[in-house]
Amino acid sequence: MPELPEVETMVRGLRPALVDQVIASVEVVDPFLLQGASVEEFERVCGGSRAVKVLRRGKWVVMVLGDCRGLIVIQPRMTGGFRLETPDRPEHIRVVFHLEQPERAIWFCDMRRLGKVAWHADADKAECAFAQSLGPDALEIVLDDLSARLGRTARGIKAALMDQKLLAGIGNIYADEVLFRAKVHPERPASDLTPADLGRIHEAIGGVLTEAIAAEGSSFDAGYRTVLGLEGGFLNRNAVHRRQGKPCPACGEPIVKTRIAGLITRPTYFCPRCQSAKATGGGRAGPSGRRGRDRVS
DNA sequence: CGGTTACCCTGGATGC
DNA sequence: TGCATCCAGGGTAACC
Repeated sequence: MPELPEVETMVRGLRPALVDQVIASVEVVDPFLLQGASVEEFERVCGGSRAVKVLRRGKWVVMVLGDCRGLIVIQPRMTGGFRLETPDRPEHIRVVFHLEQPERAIWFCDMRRLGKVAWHADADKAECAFAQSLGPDALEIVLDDLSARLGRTARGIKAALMDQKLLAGIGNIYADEVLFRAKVHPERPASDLTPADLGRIHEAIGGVLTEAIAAEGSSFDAGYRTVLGLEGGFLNRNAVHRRQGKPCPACGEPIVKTRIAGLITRPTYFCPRCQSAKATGGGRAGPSGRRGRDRVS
C-alpha cells in the first residue's frame, strides 16, 4: 500500500514519539513478519535500546538504534502501517514497541502480513545493502540522472518508474498520477521519451509527491492511515487513479482502467486523450522546440 | 542479462 | 443467505 508519500508521512509521525526515546521492550506478536533475527534475539537486542533516528529509504522505514545496536528495517508493503497507542486497539497488530518515558506504545499493524520487520546488527552494512537494492530517491533525483536511467531501458515508462532499483519510492498510485500530469502514455518505451517528455515527468514526480506528502498520503477502504489513525487526503484530488469511467479533469474524456505489459497484476488508469500513445506535442520537441502542449489533435 | 510471471497473505466486494 | 471468485497500494524468486 504505502508509497513514498505514505511512508514519509509515517516517518514524520513516528519521529516526535520515538526519537531519543528508550524502547523499553519490543513484543513480536506475529513472528511471521520477522526476518534476520529470531524472536528472542530481536526482543532482547531492541529492548532497552534508544531510537536515535527514524529514516525513510524508498518505501522502507528505518529505525536507527543507539549504542551500536544496529537498525530495525520495516517494509509496510501493501497493508502495513504504524499507530501510536490509543485506547481503542486496532486490529492486526504484529509488533509492539513499548516506550519507557511517556507510558506509550507504537504498534505496527499489517492486515495482509506481507510486510517485513528485520533487524540488522551492522548499520553500515545495511546502508550499503540499501544503496544496492534501491535507486536514487524519487524526491531527490535530478533530471539528468533520471533521463540517463530511463534512457537505458526499453520497458514501458510506468513499469520503469515503479522499478525501485531505477528510482525509489514510486508505486502504482503515483506512477499513474505522475504520467497523467506529464501527459505521457504509460506504455511508452522509456528509451523513446523526448527531452521534453522527460522534463515534464521529472517535474511531475516532484510536484505529485510533494502535494501528496502535504496531504499526508492516499487513503481508501480500510487501508493506509497516519500514525494517528487519520486518512490521507490526496485521493480527493487525484486525477486518474481509481477513477475509471469518470471524466478526465483536463479534457473530460472518460478515464480508462487497463492492464499493461510488465504490470499485469496491477491496474493502470490513464486518460486516452491527454496521454496519447504517440510522442506528445505533435512532433519531436527538441531543446529548441518550445511548443507548448496543444489541447486538441 | 533484461524482462515477465507466479506467488506470498487476508479481508472486503462482487457475482451467481 | 451462502459460497466462489476476484481484487488490492509491494516485492522477490524463478523463469524464459
